Amino acid sequence: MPKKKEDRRVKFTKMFLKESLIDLLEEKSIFKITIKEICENADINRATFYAHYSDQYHLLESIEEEYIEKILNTIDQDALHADSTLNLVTDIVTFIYDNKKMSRILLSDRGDLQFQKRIMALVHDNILSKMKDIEPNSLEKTALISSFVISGCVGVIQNWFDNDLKSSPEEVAKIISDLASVTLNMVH
Amino acid sequence: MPKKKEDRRVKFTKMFLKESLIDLLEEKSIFKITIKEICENADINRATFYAHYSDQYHLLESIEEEYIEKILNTIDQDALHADSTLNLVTDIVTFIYDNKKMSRILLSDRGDLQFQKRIMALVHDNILSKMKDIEPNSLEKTALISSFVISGCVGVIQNWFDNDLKSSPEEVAKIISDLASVTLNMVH
DNA sequence: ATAAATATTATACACAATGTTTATTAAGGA
DNA sequence: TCCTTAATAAACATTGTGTATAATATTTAT
Repeated sequence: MPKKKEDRRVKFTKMFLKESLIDLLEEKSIFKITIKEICENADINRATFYAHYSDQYHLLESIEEEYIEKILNTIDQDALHADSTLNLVTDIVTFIYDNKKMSRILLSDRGDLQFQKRIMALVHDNILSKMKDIEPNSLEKTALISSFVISGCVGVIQNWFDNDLKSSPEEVAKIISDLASVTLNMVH
Repeated sequence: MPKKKEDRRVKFTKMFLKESLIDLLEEKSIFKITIKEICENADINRATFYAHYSDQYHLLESIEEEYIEKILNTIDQDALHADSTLNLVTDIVTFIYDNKKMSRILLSDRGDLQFQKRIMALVHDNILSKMKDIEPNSLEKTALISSFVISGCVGVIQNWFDNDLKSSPEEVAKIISDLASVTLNMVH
């Protein structure tokens, strides 16, 4: 982790660029956003942008990584309390809720599906590791079912946002937890 | 349907452009593909492109529409035989299998998630319409569960492709059908 | 088969974003 | 403070965009 020795100027530059991109992402998808636009909005010279990032996508990636990092912290803290699946899911969904702005941008229909699956896979793996009674014969089937659950969760969260977070995080967590439980039990 | 009265030249031009884009989509995502590239690959003048499409995305849309149309035909033909859910799902999955090339392009991780959900929603609606014993009270919950199923199916298909279609269409259809059944029963 | 209609082409154009380079200025770290 | 490093303004060639024009080729309808 080469993090500590970063010049204050660099830190600020990166911060401004990220904030600028997040700003723009609230209006349109990453593919319609130009580097020039990001820089003008951040009041950062375009040459400076290229000193740190290769393109918009690279900058977005760094935003995604920060988000993932926070999710991982939530999971890790949960691991200490060693609670039920529902508690873990509730904490994740609550995190998503508490970080509405970023979550809406990163988890929307227009967002990066691969990234979204990655997040849900983190939770999924955690759940799977707890149910150790899995037969190793039907590997293909298990993989397909896992994909169903992982993508299913993406869909639930997106629908939740589409409906302007009408349900509470607890309700959503309960549904996700139940759905995951019912489907993963099909592995047997 | 304004289809019959299209000049032969127009038909060929559109065909070449579509084939060219499909060609390019096998290598990279739509966002990295330029109009110039599509035209050179198709040996069609760039001005001609603009006579028919506004941009790459518009052209891709027309390809997606053709694909949807074929899926709809499959569903309609199934409606005549009025069979089980499994049969419908099997026919759809078999369609996807028989049209590997296009399916891989349109349904991949990098593809248009909104389009993918649209396809799965077509099947989902068909299934839901058959199970009429749904209580209209828990609407929120039903919507979330439906999202789970719809996105879940997207995930299963993508995983299937990622594993190079190892399982047979019948196996995949069986799993999808079972998963949909188990989860949708949770509505009660 | 011919004429009228229409699609495609080659070419040119102004415009915008890209990615890189340069010299200069500003700010940070030791 | 002094040395190092980052950010800036400015310029540049390159590439893709979207549009327009006149010339050419093909199709459709008569």
